[in-house]
Amino acid sequence: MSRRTAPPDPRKRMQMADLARLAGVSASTVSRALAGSPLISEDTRERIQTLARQFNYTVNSVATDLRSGVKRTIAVVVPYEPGTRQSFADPFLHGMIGALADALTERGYEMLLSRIDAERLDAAASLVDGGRAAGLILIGQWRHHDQLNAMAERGLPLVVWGAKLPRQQYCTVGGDNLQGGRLVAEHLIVQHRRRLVFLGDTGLPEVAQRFRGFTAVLKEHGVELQLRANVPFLVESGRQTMAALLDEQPDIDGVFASSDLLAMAAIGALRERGRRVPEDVAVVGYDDVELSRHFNPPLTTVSQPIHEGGAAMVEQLLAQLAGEAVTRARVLDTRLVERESSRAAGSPAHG
Amino acid sequence: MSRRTAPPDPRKRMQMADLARLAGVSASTVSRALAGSPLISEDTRERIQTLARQFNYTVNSVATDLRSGVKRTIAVVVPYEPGTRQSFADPFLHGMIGALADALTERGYEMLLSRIDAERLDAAASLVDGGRAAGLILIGQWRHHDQLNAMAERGLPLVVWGAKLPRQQYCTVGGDNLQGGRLVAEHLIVQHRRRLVFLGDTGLPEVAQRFRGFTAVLKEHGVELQLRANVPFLVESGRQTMAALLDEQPDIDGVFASSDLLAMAAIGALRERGRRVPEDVAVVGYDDVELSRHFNPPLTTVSQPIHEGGAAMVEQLLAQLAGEAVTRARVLDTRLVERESSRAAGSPAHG
DNA sequence: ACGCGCATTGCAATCGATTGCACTGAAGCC
DNA sequence: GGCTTCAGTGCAATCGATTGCAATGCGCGT
Repeated sequence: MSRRTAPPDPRKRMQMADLARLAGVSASTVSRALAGSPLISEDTRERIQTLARQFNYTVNSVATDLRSGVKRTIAVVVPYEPGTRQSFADPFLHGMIGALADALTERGYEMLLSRIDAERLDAAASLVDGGRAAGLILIGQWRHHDQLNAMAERGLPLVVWGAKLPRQQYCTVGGDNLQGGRLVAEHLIVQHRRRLVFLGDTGLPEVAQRFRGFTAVLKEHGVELQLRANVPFLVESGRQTMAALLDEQPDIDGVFASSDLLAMAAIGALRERGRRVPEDVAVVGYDDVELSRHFNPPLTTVSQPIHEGGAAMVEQLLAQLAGEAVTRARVLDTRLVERESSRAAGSPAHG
Repeated sequence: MSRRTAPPDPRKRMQMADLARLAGVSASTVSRALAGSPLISEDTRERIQTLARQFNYTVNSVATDLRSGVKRTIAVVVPYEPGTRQSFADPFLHGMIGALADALTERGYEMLLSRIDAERLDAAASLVDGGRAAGLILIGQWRHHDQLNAMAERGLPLVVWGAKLPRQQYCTVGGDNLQGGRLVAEHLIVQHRRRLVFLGDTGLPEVAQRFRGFTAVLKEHGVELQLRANVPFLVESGRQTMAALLDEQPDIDGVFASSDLLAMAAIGALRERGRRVPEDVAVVGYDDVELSRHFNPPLTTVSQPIHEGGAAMVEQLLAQLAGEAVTRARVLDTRLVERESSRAAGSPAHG
């Protein structure tokens, strides 16, 4: 099994000692040559690097990391609610993952992507405890404020995409949900919509904040919210819920959905019931996923600064790894993107 | 709580030796106890495992992997065309990534997600050469058949999502693109569409095969393809190209887009020009991404078996890692999902 | 010719775990 | 009682790299 003298077995991956033998030097020299150490003569370095290239040799970064104690891998964790693995379907998530991938690559980190049961966030912690990742980026805080606090308190490098909450020990980055909710309300009011519905799961902190901002503005304007439905982020339930709402309250003229996905589902349900969007019902989404501008009708939505957010999360995490104190929360500006799905109602006579 | 020796520094992560000291045994014993070796007495094992749980200790899997030589990480690589990082925007990709995440998790593997320049696929190879991953899953073969062949020939564990090609040394898993193209053509012909357009980049093997299947059937039926546009998988260019095609050939009545994303963009462009879908122009997409059934109009499309595909890719890769011979290609059945976007034209008198 | 300094290179310890082998003590056997 | 056996545990080598320190060789000053 262990035959050392034989010519490099092409099935076994080459290692530094093999390359050293080929070059007629010691492994130390190879190590230094490949690392570009000034201790090595120009000649030797050149020769060794060429050899390495020739044989497709790459230093084993697992060994390197073990020795140096430095880890260049960050775990990005997407929790899913047990029962539905669907959470992964939201395009917003993918935008975020893409942004994180970019930000991490730019800084020379690898990204370990992991889906875990939201009820067992500690499974994510063991990625760090087990040395596989240097730190954790969680997308969405879900209902697990306390678990997250506990993780942060025991010193786990951690950044969460989500809402800023009271008594929060961990670091969050997120859009300004309150502001987002307000923007939507103001917009719908300007569009003379008065019989409004909110679609979303207010059990989630981010959605709850959007809801609060939304209703606060409504109250300021003396408009009353007609209905509020608690639906998970799933397309199917969005569709069904919207249909059910229409039965209950047929004269709805405005919908605020807490995600673009939900908004699209709602539009589908509305059309099935013969409602025109935006003429009869204005629909506003949240996230500004790429597809929303190509949807039919193009979707009015609240844009979350995904790229800025991804970069900010990485930045915060690296700061923690560098030993800096944990920043509690970073709240990013959001803005309303007005498109067709919420243009002013065609005939005011109708309302 | 009994800790008599030097209190473990909370800043440094605990390691096996520390736990051994706490338990008053050697590291060997701890190692065996945690691994559940039968060499260790029930008593000791119990005691050590409890201790480990108490201190949040998880064995350092980097060290374990180094020692054992076994790697439990697979790199999933999403190449992007240099210039546009956009490739990541395609929802099909996310479906695939989700499916892979599931399949890998199920088998106890971690997933390293990496976006790399499609021109430099060897950068992906170094993930394996460098020991960071046991094998490579590439999503999309792009224009790099030869590079992939070279990688496979030097024994790199590799599976690619893509088309089956001649002279192929590497393993692919993919939908039956030829069949998919045929299905679309047959469908459009049944719908009495005759002035057809193909939208897609035939420089990509998969798209080329869809195109071949499509045109083969058209020829069988004596229908001639009106136009064919080479557009990348980007939404923006899809929109623009569609608009340009309309200028050139205003009486188009059917579009086959090589991805759902492209189809959605095309529908947007058609509507802007006052064409109704499906009444004036039928549009068919490819992939059956989740959103396509909620699009307006719901999109007729070719369904690719994403979950089966993801599982098959993982299976093939693990087989290679287990030393089995490389299977050349696995082609999965596709099927047409008929929805609104391609219903028969309203007035046959028109055609 | 000797010694010093500088430019290179090699030796060996180290990172955190695993594991073959040796060792210990007690029980079992005749 | 002496010897084997076996359960339970520890020692030390090992995985593949990195790095402080020692060693080598060469040039050169005097």
